[in-house]
Amino acid sequence: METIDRDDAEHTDGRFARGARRRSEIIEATLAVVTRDGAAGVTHRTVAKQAGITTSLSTYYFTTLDDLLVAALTSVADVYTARIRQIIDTPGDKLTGLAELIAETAGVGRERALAERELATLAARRPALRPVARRWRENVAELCATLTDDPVAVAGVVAASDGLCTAILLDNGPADPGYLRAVLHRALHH
Amino acid sequence: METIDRDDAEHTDGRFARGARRRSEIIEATLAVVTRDGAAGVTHRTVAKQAGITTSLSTYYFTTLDDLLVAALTSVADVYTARIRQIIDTPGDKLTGLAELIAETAGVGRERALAERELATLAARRPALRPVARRWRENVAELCATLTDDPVAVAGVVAASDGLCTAILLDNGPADPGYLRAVLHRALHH
DNA sequence: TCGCTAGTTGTACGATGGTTCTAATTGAAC
DNA sequence: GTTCAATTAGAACCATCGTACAACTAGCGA
Repeated sequence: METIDRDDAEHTDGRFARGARRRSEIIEATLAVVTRDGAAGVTHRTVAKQAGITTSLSTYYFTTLDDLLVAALTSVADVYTARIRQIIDTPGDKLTGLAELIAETAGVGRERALAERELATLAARRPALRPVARRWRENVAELCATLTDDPVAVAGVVAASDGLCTAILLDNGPADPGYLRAVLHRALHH
Repeated sequence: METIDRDDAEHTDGRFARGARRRSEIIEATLAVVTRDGAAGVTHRTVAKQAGITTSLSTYYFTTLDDLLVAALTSVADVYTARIRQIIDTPGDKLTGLAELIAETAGVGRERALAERELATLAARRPALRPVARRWRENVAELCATLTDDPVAVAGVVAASDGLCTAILLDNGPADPGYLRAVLHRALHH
């Protein structure tokens, strides 16, 4: 997505730009592998095959497997961050927006959410990754802060959002945004 | 913990009893490995080394790695089930009991909770494991059902319990049972 | 005592994976 | 055009892993 630290948007194509594109292609392929086979299925070889490149090219861009997983987790967290920020910045019922975002977990967003969760579990063992994994919660908290002043209420909604996602992933059924909103609303207002 | 389906508590020692003991020793070793290196670190060899036995003995009791992981997840879920059931059956403030159980996640129970979470993530990709992974939520729901009739409130507390555990694991700091109880209490009562 | 089976060991085969290395190719700068 | 670093390909090394297998030990029932 972004250019590497090499130069500043001087070349839109060419060596450096292609390198940056490759990099994001590899991250995308990594997420596809995580989606299909889980984090355990991520190897330089499987990622390379998924991306249609050679194995050594994967190691060229991400020296160690860990580098690759960290980059993938960061990337997926960025997507969620953007979604939440969009809800915050959009006028209207923010709670409904949050409920719909959570409901997405059951549909199109299921695989992404699964990948995100799988990678977040990895984060528990890597202190360097914790801030990234925490971002989702902090963003939800920020959203809640626009709706109430009660810190306990904020904590409750953040925890409930997380738990609802888990429930949806485990139940594997369709999620009713209206119901989700009701639970969140109840957690928010006394 | 239990005897295998062979015979019924006829021998407290000897071949069969020792076999059952070995089995639970191996499961214990598996959880220790998950705690130390994560679920990805679980191999027949690492588990065997942790248990102080030979590799082939691990495969003797658990033919495939999957069998081993399933057994380990089931075992850890059993512990939590027992804890919750104890809270339900104990007279007194059940919400405080639940809050204290959650707070444990930050202390002595941290590694166990981490292992449980790691294994639960695995469950998302193995339908056969989902019922086991769901038990925790069902038990919390059962506990809540003794406190309220509102299904939305129950869903809120269950989700909040789960989310609070996640938060504690991520924040890696001490958890205040009183604060946890306040969040749960707020989720429960309107 | 003796056969049987659970428990146990050591070893090995085939496969996979992380990582490294070398050589080729290509685009950018001059 | 020449030079140089970024990029790509191909192969290989070495470790580990899942699993299988044959042999050996010892408790259990008769």
